[in-house]
Amino acid sequence: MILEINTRSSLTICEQLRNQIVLGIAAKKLIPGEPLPSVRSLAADLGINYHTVGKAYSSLCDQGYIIMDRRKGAVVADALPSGGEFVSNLSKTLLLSAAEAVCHDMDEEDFLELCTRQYKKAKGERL
Amino acid sequence: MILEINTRSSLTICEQLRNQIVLGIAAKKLIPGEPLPSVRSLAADLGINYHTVGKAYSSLCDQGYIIMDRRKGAVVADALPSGGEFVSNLSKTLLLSAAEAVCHDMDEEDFLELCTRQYKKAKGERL
Amino acid sequence: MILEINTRSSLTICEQLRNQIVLGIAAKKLIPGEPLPSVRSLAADLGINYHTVGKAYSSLCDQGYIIMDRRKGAVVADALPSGGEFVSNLSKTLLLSAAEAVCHDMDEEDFLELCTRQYKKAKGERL
Amino acid sequence: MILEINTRSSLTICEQLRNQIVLGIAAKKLIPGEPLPSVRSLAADLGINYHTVGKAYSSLCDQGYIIMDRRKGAVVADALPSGGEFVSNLSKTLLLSAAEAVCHDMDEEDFLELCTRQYKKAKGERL
DNA sequence: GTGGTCTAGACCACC
DNA sequence: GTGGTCTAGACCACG
Repeated sequence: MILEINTRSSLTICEQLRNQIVLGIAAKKLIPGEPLPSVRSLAADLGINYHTVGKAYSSLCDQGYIIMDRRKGAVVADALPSGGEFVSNLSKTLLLSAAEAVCHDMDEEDFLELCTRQYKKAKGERL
Repeated sequence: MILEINTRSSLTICEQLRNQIVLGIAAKKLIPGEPLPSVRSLAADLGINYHTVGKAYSSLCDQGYIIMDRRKGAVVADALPSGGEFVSNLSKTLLLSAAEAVCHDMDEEDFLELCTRQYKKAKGERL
Repeated sequence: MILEINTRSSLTICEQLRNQIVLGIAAKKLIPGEPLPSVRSLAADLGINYHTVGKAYSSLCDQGYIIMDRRKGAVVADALPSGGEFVSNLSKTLLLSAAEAVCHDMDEEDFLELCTRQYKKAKGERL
Repeated sequence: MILEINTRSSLTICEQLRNQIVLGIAAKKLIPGEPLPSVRSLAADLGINYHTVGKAYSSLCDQGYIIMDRRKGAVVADALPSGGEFVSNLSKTLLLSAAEAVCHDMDEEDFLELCTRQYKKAKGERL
C-alpha cells in the first residue's frame, strides 16, 4: 500500500497519514495483524520527520485502529466494536455533511446514492 | 436561531460557528435573504472576540453560504449549485466516514440508515 | 501550589508533572474550574521545555483530570466518575503494591493502616 | 507457576516478568529456596530474548526478592525485612493511587475495601 | 534495530 | 498572549 502526503493540503500531515491508514484498513489493503512500516522507515520514505509519523501512529493506536506491539512494532488491529461514542461522533460528522448537501440543493436520493458509492469504495468494492 | 459555542471543544470557535450556521441554513432556520446578526453584536452575545465571528462569516462567504453586503451586513445566500468541487470535497469526507464505519464493522445497511437519518435531521424533518 | 521536578528520578519529567497535578487535585490545592499555568510559563518556571509540559497536560486531559479550554487554557476538571476501567487499572496497581507488601512481611493490618494514612494524606487531611 | 507476557502492554516485558514473579512470591506459588527457571530456558519458553529475562532477574535480585547463585541459578529469597526505604517507596505509590481514587470520587470506605480485597488476592486467599 | 522522551526553534491559527 | 504542528537531533530502554 502506498501512502502519499500533500504538503499543500489544509489537513496536517499527521491527519493525512491517519486518514490514509484508516482508508487502507477499511479497504483491506492493510489487514489485521499486518505490521505497518516502522516510524523511521515510513518517515524516510515520505520525506517527513519521524515524530510526525509517530504521532499519527499513536493517535491511531488511541482510537483502536492499530496496536503498538513491542516485538512487531505497529500492527493493524482487529475490527473495532461499533461503540456508542463512535456512532455519536460519526453522526455529528454525517449531520454536517448532510447539511452541506442540503444547502447545495442535493436531494435525499442523490445524497444517499453518494453515501452508498463511498461506502462501497471504502470497502474496496468495484463500483 | 440560537448559536452555542463550546470553548472546550476540539473544534475552534470559528469552525463551530461556521458549522452551526450551515446547519441552520440547511434546516431553514435561516432562510435566503435573511440578514445574520452583525459581527459585533453576535460576538457580544456569545462573549467571544469579534474577529472570530468575522472570520467565520468570511469563510462562509468564500464557500457561498452567505453574502457580505456592505450595507445590509451578512445575508443568507440562495441555495448553491451542487458544483463539481463541492461534490468532490463532500465525497472525500463521506469516504473517510464510510471507511471509519467499515473499520467499526458497521454494515452497509446500518451506515445508510444512519446517513438517511442525518439527512432528514439536517433538513429539520421529524424523525 | 508548587510543582517540583527531580531530574534524577526514574520517572520521566512528564510523569512527575502529571502525578503532582493529580496529587494537587486530590488534595484540593487545585480546585475544579481553576486554570493551570500556561504550558510556556510553567515550563519557564520549572526550567524545562514547554513541549514536555504540553505532553503532561494532554495526558491529563485524555484521562479527564483537566480540560483544555480555548479561552482559559488548561483548567481543572470536575470530579470524574469512578468508571469500570479506572477501577480495573487501580486494582492492578494495588494488587502489585499489596504483593510487594506481602513479600516484605507486612501483615494485612499494617498494610491497611498505611493505605488509610495515604488516603487521608491524599485528601489533604491532617494525620 | 505459569508466566504470561503481553507484547502489547504498555509495560515492558521486563517489568511484566518482574511483577508476575513478585505476585507469585506473594501468593506462595514460588516459595523461598525454590529455584527459578534458568534465564535461557524461561526465555525460550516465553519466546523472548534472554537478555530481557536476565534483566528482570537482576532487578528482582537488586530488590532482594531473589538471589542469584552462580551454581543453582536464581532462587527465591526469604521474606524481606520491611525496611524504611521500601515503606517509603510503597507509600509514594499508594499515595498516588489514593489521589487518583479521590479524584474519581471514591470514598475512603470503598478505597479501603478495594485495598483489602487486593491484599487478600495477593496472598492467594479465597475472596 | 525498534519506539519513546526531552530538548529546541520556527511557524501558524485562534482569541 | 494562548495552544498546536512540524521539524530536528540527542539520548535511552527494550529486544
